[in-house]
Amino acid sequence: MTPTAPAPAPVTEATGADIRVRFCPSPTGTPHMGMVRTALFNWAHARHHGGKLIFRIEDTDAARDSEESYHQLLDAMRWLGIDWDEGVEVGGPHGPYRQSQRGDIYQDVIAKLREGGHIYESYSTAEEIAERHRAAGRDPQLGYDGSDRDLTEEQKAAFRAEGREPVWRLRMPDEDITFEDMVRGEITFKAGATPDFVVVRANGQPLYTLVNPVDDALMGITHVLRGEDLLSSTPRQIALYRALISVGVTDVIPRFGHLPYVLGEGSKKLSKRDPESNLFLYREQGFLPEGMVNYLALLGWGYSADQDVFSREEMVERFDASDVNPNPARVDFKKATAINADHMRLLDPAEFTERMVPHLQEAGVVSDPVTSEQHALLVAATPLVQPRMNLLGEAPDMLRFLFVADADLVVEDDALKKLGDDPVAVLDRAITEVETVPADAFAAATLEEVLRAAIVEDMGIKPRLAFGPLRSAISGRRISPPLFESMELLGRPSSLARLRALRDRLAAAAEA
RNA sequence: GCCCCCAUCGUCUAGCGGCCCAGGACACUGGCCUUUCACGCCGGCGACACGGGUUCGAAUCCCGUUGGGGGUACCA
Repeated sequence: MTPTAPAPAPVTEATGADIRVRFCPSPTGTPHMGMVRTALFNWAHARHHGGKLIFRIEDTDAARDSEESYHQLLDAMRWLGIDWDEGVEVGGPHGPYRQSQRGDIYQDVIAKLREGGHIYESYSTAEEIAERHRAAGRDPQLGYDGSDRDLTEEQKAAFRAEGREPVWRLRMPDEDITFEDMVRGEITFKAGATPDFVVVRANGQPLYTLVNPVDDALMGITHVLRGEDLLSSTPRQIALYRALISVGVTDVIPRFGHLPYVLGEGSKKLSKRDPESNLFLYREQGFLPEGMVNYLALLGWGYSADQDVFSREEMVERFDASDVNPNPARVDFKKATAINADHMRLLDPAEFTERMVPHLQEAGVVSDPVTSEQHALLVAATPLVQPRMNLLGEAPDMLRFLFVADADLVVEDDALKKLGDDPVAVLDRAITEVETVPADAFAAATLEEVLRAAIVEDMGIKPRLAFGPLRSAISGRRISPPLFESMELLGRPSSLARLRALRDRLAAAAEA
């Protein structure tokens, strides 16, 4: 029953196509930035090396896990274009890929560890442990003291007679544990700093501490890239791996790499409740998956010293875990938006049009499905808005005026301010001029030429004040796509109707 | 308490001993362009936490201090 001598620790030498990484979230809550960043880096690592990404679900905590959360995880992965080779939904040779369905497998491994003497039953309560530390003059906050390590059968029977059910703990080796972290280099944990930890609950159910390394071992995972929060559990996992090797469950230890924390704008760790941590909020605001992936990659990694806008393919081409920065990254919504804006400009115009549609439908600007007239208008309007939007969510405000009936156009208060000394005269003149433009010549260039000559040159009104009232009349807003192009899209009858409507309204207001 | 990680402009970072009195991006800011708003272009502000070493030479290596963060659960 004595533990086996410290096993040598053969670390994986897998390279290239033999590399197997995994993403193994717990389905609790909405996907957040740190989690998704971890998925992305694992994916990039697999794709860069031509290896495999395994997607496993760690749903061992029935109280917190939810099916809804599971589906959100799938949604997030698919939206971002992070595909996996084995795992939930797609299957594979090491399934099932949901831990809630792997109970028998764990019991089998637990039996082997028990027979090998690597885990032992422990009856101490937290209070008893603290009390023993106090009695010995040690800090009561110290962890488990190992006092159940060598219980005799009589002692165990006595505890059971008291009605106590034991948990099972792993025997930690009494030596320093060193490993080469892929992002941080060599890390050593001192002997004795990590107490024997619980791997099986008193009710017989295995804990994350057991199940996570066991599945990694069984699934042949060669590289573990995960959050820094798991750094200090690495010595425990290495110890467990050694035990698994000695009982023949696996034969190598994976390499580990710990990704930096993702912090909120304050400085505090990004909690699941912070809006900026919620991936779907970015999507709702109109982030492109391309922009999101790019920004996520920047949370700890960089493409090059002087280029931070890049494609998914470029990331795969260059990604290397050893280039990941070890210090924590803060989420910066403005920077994320700026990165997204660049991807908006990079999009093929036809594609840009399609990407706007869901946001326009959501806001009720266009119908679902989009009519062919609406679609034609969107296609024509795309070049006007593509260079001036940062987020797809800006589309409704930008384009609404093109889709409402003239009578329903709302001229915002803001658009009624700063219109110059005599906006009625400006509108009157504009109406007169537009009326002279024949329907078949109703194009942006002509409109600009005619209106500029009349209002700017003839009336002597500065361009800003000459076109401001027209913009308000046409779009109902102070800020809009370019005026003449907008008029062209709207057409002659609508343009005139809107100019007249605002003219009449302002004239009436002046009377009163 | 103990263990572990981290430390360059406000933020993300480049830098892995001389190319750096520190480069890029976002933000901020001055200007140009301009029918609004954007885009684009030109310019500005702005950092090696501190103290010791090592070295001909340190942002880069070592030690300490300080400051952040995490772990120390029958959560994951």
